[in-house]
Amino acid sequence: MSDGEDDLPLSTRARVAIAGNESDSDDDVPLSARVPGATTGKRKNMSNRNRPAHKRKSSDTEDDNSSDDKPIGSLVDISDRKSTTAGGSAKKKTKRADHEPWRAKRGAKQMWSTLEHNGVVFPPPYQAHGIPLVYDGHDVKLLPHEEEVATFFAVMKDTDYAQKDIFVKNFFDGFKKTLRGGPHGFIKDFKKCDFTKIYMWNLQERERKKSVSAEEKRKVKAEQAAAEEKYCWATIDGRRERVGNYKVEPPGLFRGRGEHPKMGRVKKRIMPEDIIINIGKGAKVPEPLPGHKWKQIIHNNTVTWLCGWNDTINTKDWKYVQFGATSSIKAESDIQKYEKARKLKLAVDAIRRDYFKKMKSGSVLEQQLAVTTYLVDKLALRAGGEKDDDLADTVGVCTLRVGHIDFLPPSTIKFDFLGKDSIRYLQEHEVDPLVFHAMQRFCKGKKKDQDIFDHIDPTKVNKHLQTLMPGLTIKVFRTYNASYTLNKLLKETTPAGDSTVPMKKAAYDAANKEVAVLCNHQKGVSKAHDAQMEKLQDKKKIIEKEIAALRRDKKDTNKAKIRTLKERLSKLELQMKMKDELKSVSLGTSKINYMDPRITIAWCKHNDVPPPTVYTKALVEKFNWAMEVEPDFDF
DNA sequence: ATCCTGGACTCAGAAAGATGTCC
DNA sequence: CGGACATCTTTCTGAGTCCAGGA
Repeated sequence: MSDGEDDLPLSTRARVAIAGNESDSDDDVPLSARVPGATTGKRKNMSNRNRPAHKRKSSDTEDDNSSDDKPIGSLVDISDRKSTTAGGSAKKKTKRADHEPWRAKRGAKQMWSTLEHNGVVFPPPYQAHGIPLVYDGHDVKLLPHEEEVATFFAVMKDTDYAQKDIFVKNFFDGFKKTLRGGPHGFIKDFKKCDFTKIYMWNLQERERKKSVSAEEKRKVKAEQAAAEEKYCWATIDGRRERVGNYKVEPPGLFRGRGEHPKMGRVKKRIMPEDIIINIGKGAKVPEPLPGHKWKQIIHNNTVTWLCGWNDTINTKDWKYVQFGATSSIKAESDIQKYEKARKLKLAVDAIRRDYFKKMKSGSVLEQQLAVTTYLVDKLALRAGGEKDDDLADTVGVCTLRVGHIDFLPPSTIKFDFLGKDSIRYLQEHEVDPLVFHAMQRFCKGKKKDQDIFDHIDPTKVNKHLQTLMPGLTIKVFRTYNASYTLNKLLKETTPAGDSTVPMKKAAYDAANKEVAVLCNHQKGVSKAHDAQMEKLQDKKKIIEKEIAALRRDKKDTNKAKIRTLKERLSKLELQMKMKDELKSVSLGTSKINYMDPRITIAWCKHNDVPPPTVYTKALVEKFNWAMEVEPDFDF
């Protein structure tokens, strides 16, 4: 493999690598140059070329060459950076925001006056196991920080990721960089690497952990919980509330969804030097790890996060520690979200009149605004912001391309595209003839990889929506659609008052399922699904045979037995039907994020169903704010 | 550019089911 | 032989994780 990575003096490289803070400079060699024909992105760059300039994102993204020296700037602690720079790197470090005094955004609202918290929990330091990598037939005992990266990969042998070329290549690039300048720099050929010994060690290790007695497991867990207890809580304006993700993500290999170009990259260990602490003035600043210091302490009371750091994969992204779902700050924004959706319910008729009018008589821009609003309204699609080429190629309504739809006259459109999380949206919808013809006009003369809605983007659509209803954005339609549908279905399908709670629950789940399908919330079909269905099928056959046998010898006493068997049979059949229908539908997402809990709670009260029947313990807590709703609440 | 919401996936533990044991 | 109970096995659930969006 040719890797011209000698752009930095060895001495500098070695120091940086050993410090575990190597730069992302493998990016200076384009992916395609390292492995021929490895560009698998379906979109590649061609569509960007065809795309109108205003829809293209940052033109000079050329992989992330430009970010080459930024990760160092943001990830290495100050003292280390100085020595690195002095060590001979010719690259200039640009001044970054972290050196400027923090300033609140213009017009930002104050979110708190006092804030206390205890910072974050770091993952435990790496414990070397000493198992060698086999290279070209010989054992190579790696240095701990090298071994750590090798182990990230070795333990993933059985996953789908490990079968993907991009994943392997990204990993190996990272691994080589880790080795470079050290005693094992000679490891340059992936084909000569054999990770089996480490893999086997890991299997044993997992067995060992599994075999620990339940008693011992409980004890360890309790001890850990006690040690972490103080990080679970923060105090905002005097209220003690739960923190959400107080644990720093451990290092590992990045697992992007779908065909993510960066999958397999090494996620570096986050250190205190990477982390900005946001806390009230005068509050006690949490202790960093011994011998370390925080990147910065700020007192920004216009935001709700407690700690933040740059993501190591997409270096311009940020990670934040925030309050938990049960906190008042989250509850308040939840309430606002659903209240906004209810306002949309009142405004939606006018909005529909508006888009039909503009479809007929507007400019092309207006027509595209009208049609996208129609799709968002009827199909609950997402916005679809423009994305860089270094992310998976997924789309929403504004980024739909000609190849994503088929026209099925007279007025049905088939959609087939990858949405958020690379989940496939494959649905056919009969649309209004006006919409059908407008979309045909937009597609006319365009190639498959060109944007259908070439005059607009989410910002424009949202600006337009604001003119129809203050605060209205595309995503509000999803909330509105989901809640409206649940509200309607529960009214229509809930069985009579004398039915059992399980029957009512079944009706609720069925309504929930409709909402999930509307929002295209899917889950992977479990690997065991087919086998499980077959097992149920066998069970069914056995019962049927038994019934047949009982029928053959016509004893009176058999009648009762047949009846119970038949009951079991119909129950089994229902179970099979539900299992198959729900195998790829995820109910949880809509329950957590889209269906107004007041609808559910009001329904519970109205039908004498205890809330824990439909909500987990965590959800009952999260939706505490909705518990006092009147039984006749109507969305 | 930043920050907050939304999303599928994972894995441990619980629940359910199957099988064994005893009376 | 059947039922109560114990134990082992499979399936389900949900809390946590960490990646992907929207604005």
